[in-house]
Formats: sequence, C-alpha cells, structure tokens
Amino acid sequence: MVNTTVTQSTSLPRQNSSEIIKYKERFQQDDFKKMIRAMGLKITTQRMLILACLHDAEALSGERHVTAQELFEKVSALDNSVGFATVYRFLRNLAEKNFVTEVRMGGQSSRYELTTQHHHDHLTCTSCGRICEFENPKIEKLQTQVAEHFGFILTSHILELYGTCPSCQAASQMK
Amino acid sequence: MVNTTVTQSTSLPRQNSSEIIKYKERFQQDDFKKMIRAMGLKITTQRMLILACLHDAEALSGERHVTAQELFEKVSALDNSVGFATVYRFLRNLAEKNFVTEVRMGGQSSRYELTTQHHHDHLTCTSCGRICEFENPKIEKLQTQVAEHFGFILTSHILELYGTCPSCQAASQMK
DNA sequence: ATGAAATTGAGAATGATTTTCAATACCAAG
DNA sequence: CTTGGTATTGAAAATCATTCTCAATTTCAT
Repeated sequence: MVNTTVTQSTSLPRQNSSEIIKYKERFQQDDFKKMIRAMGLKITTQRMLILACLHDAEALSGERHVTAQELFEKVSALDNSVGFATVYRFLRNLAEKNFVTEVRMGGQSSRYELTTQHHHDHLTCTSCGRICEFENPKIEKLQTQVAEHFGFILTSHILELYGTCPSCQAASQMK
Repeated sequence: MVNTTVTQSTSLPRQNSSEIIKYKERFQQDDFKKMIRAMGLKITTQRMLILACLHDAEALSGERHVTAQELFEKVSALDNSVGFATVYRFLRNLAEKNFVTEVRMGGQSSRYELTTQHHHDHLTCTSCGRICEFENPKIEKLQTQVAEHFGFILTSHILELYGTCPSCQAASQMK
C-alpha cells in the first residue's frame, strides 16, 4: 500500500481515479476554450459540448470520422436543447480554421475529425477484408510536395491501399 | 489501284476528313455500346448521348471532371427531351461499374470523369472544389513497399489529397 | 451590473440527388 | 417485321444533407 516509484502523478495531489478524470476534463476544457478564442469566437456551453463530443468520439469509439448528424446525436444525448444548426455552424467554423478535417467519400455525407498530427492509412485485403494500418512519413512528405507543386496548402488526405494478404495468397495458390 | 503495302486504312474507302470524323464517331459508338452491354443494360439513345457528352467534355473542354448538372446541360443542348433523372441514374450505373470515377469534396457536388487506362490521383480544393490531377511514381513505389512489408500483393489504391488552392488562400487572407 | 454584438434554436429554404410511376422504347423470339 | 415482356424514360414529388433567417437569448468588455 505504501507509495512506490510513481512517476507522473507526483505533481498532482493525492486523488482517486474519478478525480483524475475530472482533472483531465478541466484540462480539456481549457484547451477547448483556447481553441474557440483562437477562432475569434465566443465561448458558449454549446460549443464546449460539441468539442467534448468530438473529442470523445475519437477517444471512446474507434471511429475517428464523425458525421455532422452523428455528432448532433451525441450532443443531443447530453443536452437535447442544442439545435443541429449550431452543430453544423460550429463544425464549419472549425473546418475553416483547420481545427477539424473534413473528408467526404463516396456518396455519403461529410465526416469530420479533430485535426491531429497522427493520421494513419489503411491497407485492405480485397479477399478477406483484413485491414492493416500503417503510417509512412516518406509518402506523407511526397504528398506535401505534390500539393506545394500546385500551390496548394495540404490539409488532409485519404490513402487506401488494396491488395491480397499473405494467407489469401496461399489459399489461392492451393486452389 | 493495285494493292500496295497499306496497313490500317485498307479496309476503309477513300475519304475526306469529315468522313474520318464520322468513322471515329461510329467507332466511339461501338465502344459505348460495348460499355453499356458490359453493364447489363439496354442501349438507348439517351445513354449513347450521355456517353458522347462525357467523352467530349474530356476531349473538347479542358475540364475532365464534370458535374452531373453540367453534363445534363451538355446533353440538354443536343436533346432537350432528356431528363436529368436519366443523367443521374446512368452516371450512377457507370460509377458502380467503374466506367466513371466519382470525386466529391466539401459542399460541392460530385464530379465525374470517364475512367481512363491511365492511372492518376487527385488533389482537391476543399474550398472551391477545384481538382488537380497528378501522378507520382515515387509515391506509387513506396505504396508497393508498404504492401510488401505486410506481405501483401498490391492490386490498386485510392489517393485523394485535400487542401486549399492558391486563389482560395488569397480569398481567405483578404477577409 | 449593463448593453452592444454575437450566438442560439426552430423551422423554413436550398441544392443535390433519388425515387415513384405511368407512358414509352428496346430487343429477343416468333 | 411484328409482338410482347421488360427495362427505361421523363416529370414531378420525395429525400437528404446542409444552410439560412430571424426573434429571443447569451456573452463579455466595460
């Protein structure tokens, strides 16, 4: 029970896990406020809630890319007085200032994710559906160069590789 | 008039340039018909016209990537009895069977281009929808290496870059 | 605490795309 | 070349995501 070699938490007062969560929340809150101010907007409970939901969408569920509609539902679950116009409006603000990245694939509606430095790509087996995630700095760098070549400022990308995984290769040879 | 070592054109009668154009048209027509049949659909004047307009959009105007609405206008100019539902429907058929490639971004509407044998990727402006095509052998090579690293055999890929084009950068700075 | 200015929610408006359905066109079989 | 079953069509209505409008409310510098 005696305290052993704790690293991180030394600077924090003794606390149980729920207190840690509260501390994290407060930290986030301040972060979110900075974000909103940086956009030249006023801080409102709605905007704070939307940011929190966006953040949790990434942290909790595996899905990074959220639909405006999905986000609206998450927000509504916590405060059903928030209108969808507010969610859409704020999402547009965030996208304009590049705090979120907007991606649209296929016929579906736009999907948004908080812009993080960490964006990984997918390698999918067309035979069994297995997905490998990868990250390749060289490719990323070349992408930026391509964008620069056209005078663009790159904000995001989609890279999906399709192929046949080792076990499916083996399976098809047996046939 | 004795037969000499003529190659291609032997099968064609002597012709002037307008006849050549007609020949090309007919050739295209047959091509289009094959396409439509390959999709398991019936050949109709509307579908032939839509394909011709799609093809000309690439050949004549510089813009390869056409909006459904733009395509509808081109078609209407030649036959104003064609309904836009027909254009949308057929465009969707073509996209499903990969005879056209659909690119979509931001608030803009979908843009379509006939799938050519020449592979290229897209760089899209998230603000105005402008699309630049590019091809980058280094990126392609790195993709293959990534796939190899996981033991995959690469068969295809999607690479879509999103950013802000020069004129939209200028526009947003003015604000 | 106060008021100008920004933000909000509700619903209407918009714009793109899809669906519905009766009329019509295609094409394989006779 | 007719015929008939079925796919296709055009027009209008429906749907879907997103944006706009506006009166009521909230924020925040003072």
